[in-house]
Amino acid sequence: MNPQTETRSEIRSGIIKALAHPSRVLIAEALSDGERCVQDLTKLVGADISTVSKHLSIMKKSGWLEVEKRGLNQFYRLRCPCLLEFFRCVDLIDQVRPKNTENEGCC
Amino acid sequence: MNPQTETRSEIRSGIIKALAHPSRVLIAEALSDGERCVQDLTKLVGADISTVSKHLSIMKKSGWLEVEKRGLNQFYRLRCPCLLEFFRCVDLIDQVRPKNTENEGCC
DNA sequence: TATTTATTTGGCATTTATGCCAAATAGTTA
DNA sequence: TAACTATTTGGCATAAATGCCAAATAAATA
Repeated sequence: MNPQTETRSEIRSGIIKALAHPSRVLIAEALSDGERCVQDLTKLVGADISTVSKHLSIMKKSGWLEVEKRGLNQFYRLRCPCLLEFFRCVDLIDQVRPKNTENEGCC
Repeated sequence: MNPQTETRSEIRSGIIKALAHPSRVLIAEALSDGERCVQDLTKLVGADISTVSKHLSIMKKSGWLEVEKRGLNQFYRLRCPCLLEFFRCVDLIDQVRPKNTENEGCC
């Protein structure tokens, strides 16, 4: 779709979708501790390096990450510290979500 | 996968994925203003009511929503007000993300 | 009880996402 | 310049998500 006609919900869901994968969450968590190069993230994730590279590309394009090249390495880092409050909300939802039995109560 | 062996990143990404769709973001935005029944949300989203019902089911299962039946209607509402800080982070990412030209700077 | 209204579920076709391999690219070092 | 290291890209097979229609459920009302 033409990016100029993107609605707000499309923009928001696109950014959210860029973190909607276990490996990408793992990467984001690691980077909240500081920048990492692709091979380090590859060890962490445990997938093919080309797969990890594509995950990083998705996260960069969406705005979550930026990258800096130094020598042979590409160092990825978070663009914004707001990830912490983002995960804080996610973890609150985890606490109230229905597990085995129906769960009531709110955060 | 066995839910008991889910890792933290799998749990988090599952919750995030439940908002990783334009219609589901639209629904969440509407519900931050108060509860709504399925037909009202269907008008808002502009899809088949069965499609909207399935979106709501995904959001409920993940923990974002709860539902209460009154008469013929099912009223859905947000389980947690943290959605606001969640979107706040998403919108910050939107501001720093690369658009046409490479975008630098952070929030 | 039959009908109407609101919602959910099953099924299926289509689209999108994922992950690996192989090959290409880019910078470093011998 | 050749060989090496790190990363990205293209291609493709497989898995997951999406959306509609039709049918099933459930509660209210005639």
